[in-house]
Amino acid sequence: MFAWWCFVEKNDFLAWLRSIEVKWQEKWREARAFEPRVEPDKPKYFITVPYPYTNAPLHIGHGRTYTIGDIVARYKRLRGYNVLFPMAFHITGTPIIAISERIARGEEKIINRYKGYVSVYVKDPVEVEKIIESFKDPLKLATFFAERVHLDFDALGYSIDWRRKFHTGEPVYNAFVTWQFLRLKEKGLITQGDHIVTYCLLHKQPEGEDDIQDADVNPVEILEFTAIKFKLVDEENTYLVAATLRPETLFGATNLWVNPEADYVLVKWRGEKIIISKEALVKLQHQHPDDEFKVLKEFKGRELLGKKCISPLGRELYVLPAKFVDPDNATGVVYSEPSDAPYDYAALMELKRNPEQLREYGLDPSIVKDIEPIKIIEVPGVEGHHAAVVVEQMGITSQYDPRLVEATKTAYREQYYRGKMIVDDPEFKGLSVSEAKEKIKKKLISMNMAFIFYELNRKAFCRAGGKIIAAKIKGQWYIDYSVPWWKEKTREYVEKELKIIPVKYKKAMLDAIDWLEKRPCARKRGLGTRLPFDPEWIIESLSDSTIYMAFYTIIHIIRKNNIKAEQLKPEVFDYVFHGKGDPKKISAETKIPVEVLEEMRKEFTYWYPVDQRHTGIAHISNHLSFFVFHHVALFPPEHWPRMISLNEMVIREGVKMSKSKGNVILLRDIAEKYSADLFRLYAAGAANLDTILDWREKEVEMVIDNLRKFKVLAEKALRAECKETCGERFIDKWFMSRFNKIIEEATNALDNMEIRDYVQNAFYQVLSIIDHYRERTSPEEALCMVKRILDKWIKLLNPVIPHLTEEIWSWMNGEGFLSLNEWPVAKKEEINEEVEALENMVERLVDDIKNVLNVLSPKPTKAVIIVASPWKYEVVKLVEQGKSIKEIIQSIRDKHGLKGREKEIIDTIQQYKKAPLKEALKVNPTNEYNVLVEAKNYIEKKTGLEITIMWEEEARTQKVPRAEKAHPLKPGIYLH
RNA sequence: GCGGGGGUGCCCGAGCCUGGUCAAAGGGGUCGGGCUCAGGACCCGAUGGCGUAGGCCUGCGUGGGUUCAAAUCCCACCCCCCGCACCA
Repeated sequence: MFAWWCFVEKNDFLAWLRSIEVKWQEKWREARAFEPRVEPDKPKYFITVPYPYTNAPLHIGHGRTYTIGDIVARYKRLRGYNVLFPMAFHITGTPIIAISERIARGEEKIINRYKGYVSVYVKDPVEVEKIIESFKDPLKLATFFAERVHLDFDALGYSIDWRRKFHTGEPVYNAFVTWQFLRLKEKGLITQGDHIVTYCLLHKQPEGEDDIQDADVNPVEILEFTAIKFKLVDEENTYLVAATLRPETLFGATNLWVNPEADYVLVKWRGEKIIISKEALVKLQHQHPDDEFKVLKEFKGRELLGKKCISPLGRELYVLPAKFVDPDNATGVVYSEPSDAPYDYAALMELKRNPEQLREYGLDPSIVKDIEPIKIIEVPGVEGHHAAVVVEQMGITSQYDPRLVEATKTAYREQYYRGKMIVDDPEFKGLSVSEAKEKIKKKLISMNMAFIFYELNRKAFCRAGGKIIAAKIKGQWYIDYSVPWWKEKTREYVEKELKIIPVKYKKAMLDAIDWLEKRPCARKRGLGTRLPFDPEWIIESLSDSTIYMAFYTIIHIIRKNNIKAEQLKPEVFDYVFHGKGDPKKISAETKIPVEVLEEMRKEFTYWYPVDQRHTGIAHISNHLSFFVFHHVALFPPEHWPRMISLNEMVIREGVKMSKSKGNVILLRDIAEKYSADLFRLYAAGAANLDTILDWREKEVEMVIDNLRKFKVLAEKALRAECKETCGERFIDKWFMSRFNKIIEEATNALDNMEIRDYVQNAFYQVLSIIDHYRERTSPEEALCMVKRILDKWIKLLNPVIPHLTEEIWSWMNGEGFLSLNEWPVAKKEEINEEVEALENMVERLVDDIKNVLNVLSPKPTKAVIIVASPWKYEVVKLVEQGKSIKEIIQSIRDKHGLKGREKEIIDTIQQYKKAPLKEALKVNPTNEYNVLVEAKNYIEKKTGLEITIMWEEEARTQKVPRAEKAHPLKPGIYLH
């Protein structure tokens, strides 16, 4: 019953939190609190987080990133910066279109998924149906989710300037991207060429992951086979083409395999006749779209059996049957290398065991007798033929055994990384397998004995069932990130100037920049902007999102003045971003008033560059690299981005969130079931930026309790009746010292993007010093202390829990929005190292007493605490000054009349050297005595002993044992 | 493979860059206590081992090394995670 009651109480609190969150969000919106104007005298801070792709609701993983962005925005605002934190929506690319088409096609699975997504926001099922229906228009789908995500962001309290929102399908945005691509082209950064892609035979167009069945879970890769030509002995200019991923094994080829039941073709191509499978021909044609292929003959594989071929190395090989050969994989012909390839070994052995099989095909069984594996690769630790070893170890006897896949994997891996070629050919002898592979491939191709054949790593079909193959498309447009001046400039900037947090990702960023080469930047499908110089193509989604932060600075002006896309000619952007051209002339051409042009220019030059871009680590090798690259290409150095900050992803209860697992927590759930401040506090405080955040319900519950504790504390503190002259005891000073230090630490943490540290300090540490203070004093006094610091405390917490602190600020009758107030400054004069040292001493003392109490029996009931004689403090100081033992003894003895007690001086020195309590240097002995007197009740409470406090000299005269064990900041204790 | 990150106490997780004050923060869990309530709120304590005086021993993936001193620096090994492209 109580459990139930508590549960309700917790939910009530959350409901209350949500209610004040909505209230403050409305107030901020009404007051346009986060819509900054250009204020030339005020320092600006321009922070951006990448706009979301709006094909589905966002989840807490996204929320983590945006929340961190907002915390920084709010912090900088409190620090007196004019902060611009804008947001827009990304709809460019194929996924939205793909979804739209699948809905239109009536695909049950996707419709249900989207019904689920829509019902997150729309409760009425009839309405949901209507909306799903509207999704047949991709733009409707995109804008639906864009609008919802906007609401979700508001519900999390993000301090976004929404006047500047747009989506990437808008004509005005297209005009901006058009400008960008024209200028990139002029700079020679855009090239055209051939490209191998996944291609759909049904739709006769390239189709990527979004269009291929299960490609999201089981990715489709394009593999590069080496297709090697084996000349048929009895035929003129005719080759059997065997494809392999391991051309170096050609040295050990013993025969060729074809599938007797499969269809093969004899094709005239490039003046030669080649034999490949029927399926392979289609692929080859698509990989050489300009070539002519003439099919001379079609026949079954069995017709090839028993024929002899000559390998490029000159060896004569028989063509033999093997049913494991898949005609729909590469050329449908393979050569056999039974020494290293488990499949080949298994098939060969099977054939040797059942030579009658050969008779079926009219072959003489004796031909297999002579075929033996040829060892060409030596792998340390492997005796004999590697394939034989593996196959026999696993007890595989048939070429159909599925374990051969695994066997192949292990054998190949070992060969590839550890294997050495032991062939006779001096050119290859001794090479590692990986070296030999590349070398022979090149050689064979240059000899015209081989060509590259592209094949997929698995069978793949488009969502409509069309077969996917690897094909070459011509005239693909690229952005060429390998252009030397561009790469060098970008690299240098990133290396020397760009700040990257956490720093450990700088290397990753530099590597990505080095590694980037040509990247296809347009496709024939999808939403987005057309390439201005080749409008058949649509600019691909990552390429149109590299410098759009510049667009934030002017979009609201474009809207305010109702400027149309047609007016946004490239010259407009040249002027706004570069000050190039004559505004009057541009105005005349575009009908955009000169003042508006100038306003845009002013806005851009005020806000640019981007001071900070914050996003997920996953973006380093693509978006973030492009972001820097494009700025370097299109803007002068003073407008290049200043800082990139990154955070890791979010998982839930130790496992990745995914649609299929159904364990995704959406941002909408935060707004409806949890609370914005709760999420913010948790997301920011539970893990460092570079650590994966594990959302654990149990811990979230704890955070709820802590938030509630905070709220109750504030409430009670404000109601508390306190004397103005709140005490100046040691413990009060201690509290203020700690609190001021926390302000300093929290500030430092935020300045260094150590968000978790900030939360730990500003929230948890403060709660913990309040607890300690309460224990040392009383609940009432603790409340008064909270009252004293409350306004600073809520300011400190405002960036992370803006709603609750805003609410408390209103209870305090604070003026204006707390969110627009000032960041608290630590009072240096209240930081008191001596007092902190003394409090540490008290804590240590309590620990020590308990420790001793632990060992003693029978249990004592009283304790004497003995404060070291003041001369011992002097000893400590002299030791620190580096005085010799002799000197110290002399001066202390003379000064304090300790003749005959030199041994004690030495003990003191030794004790200090053994365990130097440097804090003792900051402490006045009288204060040590006094603080103990002040803490007497506390110590009694903690230890359950009756406490007496004495100076060492007094204890000595009273013959209290162990009195001489008192040392500075380590009082002697005697329990009895 | 190439490139990057990481392995810490029952669990999660800080610390490691800038060696000592680290048996190692903070959570969680467990056990015990308090709160005029047989409370999954809150507060306090215990939670590697040993110990009749505040101490000792073991310990931060494994094995070596540097050092007066190593979770922290160096080397080797084992294991885990991520990216490798045209996909947002």
